[in-house]
Amino acid sequence: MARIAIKSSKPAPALELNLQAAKSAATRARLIDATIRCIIKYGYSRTTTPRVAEEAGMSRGAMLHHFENGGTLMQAAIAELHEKRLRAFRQSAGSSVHEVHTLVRAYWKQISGQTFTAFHELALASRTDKGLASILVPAQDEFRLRWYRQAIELFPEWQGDRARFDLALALSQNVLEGMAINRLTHGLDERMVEPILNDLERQIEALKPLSVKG
Amino acid sequence: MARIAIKSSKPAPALELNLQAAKSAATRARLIDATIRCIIKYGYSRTTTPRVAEEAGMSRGAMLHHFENGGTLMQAAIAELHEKRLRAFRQSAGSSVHEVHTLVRAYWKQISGQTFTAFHELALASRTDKGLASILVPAQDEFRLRWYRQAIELFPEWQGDRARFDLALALSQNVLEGMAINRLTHGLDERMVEPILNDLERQIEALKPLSVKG
DNA sequence: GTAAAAACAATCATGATTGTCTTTAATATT
DNA sequence: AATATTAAAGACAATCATGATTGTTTTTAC
Repeated sequence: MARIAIKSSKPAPALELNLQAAKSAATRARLIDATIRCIIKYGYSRTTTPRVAEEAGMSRGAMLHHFENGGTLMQAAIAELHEKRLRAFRQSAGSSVHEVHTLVRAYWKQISGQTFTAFHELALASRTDKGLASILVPAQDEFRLRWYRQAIELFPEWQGDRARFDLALALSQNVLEGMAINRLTHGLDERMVEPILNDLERQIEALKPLSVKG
Repeated sequence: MARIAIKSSKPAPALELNLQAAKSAATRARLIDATIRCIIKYGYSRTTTPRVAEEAGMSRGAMLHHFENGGTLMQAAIAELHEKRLRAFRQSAGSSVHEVHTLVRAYWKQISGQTFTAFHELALASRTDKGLASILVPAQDEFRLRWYRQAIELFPEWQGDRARFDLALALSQNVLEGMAINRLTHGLDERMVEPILNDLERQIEALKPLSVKG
């Protein structure tokens, strides 16, 4: 796929009651899903327009009818990926369970899925691709912000000691994402997953203020 | 750069006392360094043979005289990168200081350098590139094995409780690499680095057997 | 001092990817 | 039913990376 061009967002087309365009939306969704699957299968750099078209089971001409160019499609795929992440996150955090154990396992499960794989492919590619970074970084920032806010809501009594609260969050993020990425790159001993998760949980509990621990 | 072909290693050429070949070795080294710089600057997938030649300040023809094709050069670059990592590691671990604090900082400093950046570029690319994986994975395995052995040498008294020893190592690896990768991908709050490092150190100390702690 | 070998440079043909443009089929509106 | 609009497919030229080939210069060896 071509490097994503940095361009000003085009003005939204006139809002019209397009009834038959629903079918078009389905085709667009198929293309977006195919793009995400390609990122997972082939990696970002080998996610090319012919490959995506083939994965979606349609011609490249049809594909370019729905997305003016490869960059636009990638942009849409990133938006969808971001929505996926947010949905999974809401599902994890919104289950009305505030136990550390449950939350850690939920986030670990989420981060072990292919959506995270795709996101990391994009994140690393964006290190050397400014155009990609310009559309990925806002999504990353929003996700982290929501993560942080959700954590505050889940542990309101912890807010007195913000330093230890932030440490618990940062520790969780780095340990879990570190494991997930090491798993992607042949670097994780699966036998250590359980011990590490258990240790992280104990660690978080230990960081809680005394008033919350009981 | 082309995807790396999986082929049997060619038989070593007759060992001759080639005195003037030292110059050739210098040129090869220049090309290998240029390759590594390109991986860092442009990422693995955009490290192409013209770019490497330009970075090395020589023609592509000259480059292909020293390395029969792009894959061979990449292979040599990976070997050099691996050596670099091992050298830095020996320097970190061999300083006759067995304090957790010193060792954590040394590994963090090492992993914060560009050599690790290049290695992670390769590691993630190898997820979807079997040819690359076939030459990268052995290097990764060897590094981890040496890491483990070195750790055993540094803490001989800890070997009674192998489970907690392994946990301390795995924890260190995942936290530090997680931070390093998050830093690469716009995901690390630099203000949290010190607190996390300090916490990791305390964590390791807490995992030591009582007989060693004092 | 000449011959051989190596270092280096330049060009060529091939294959892949990209975006644009044209053509055909399907569908909706009048 | 006729026509206009959209979906879909295919053809096209431009760009780029690759490996191979050929030619030129420098260095080493005899």
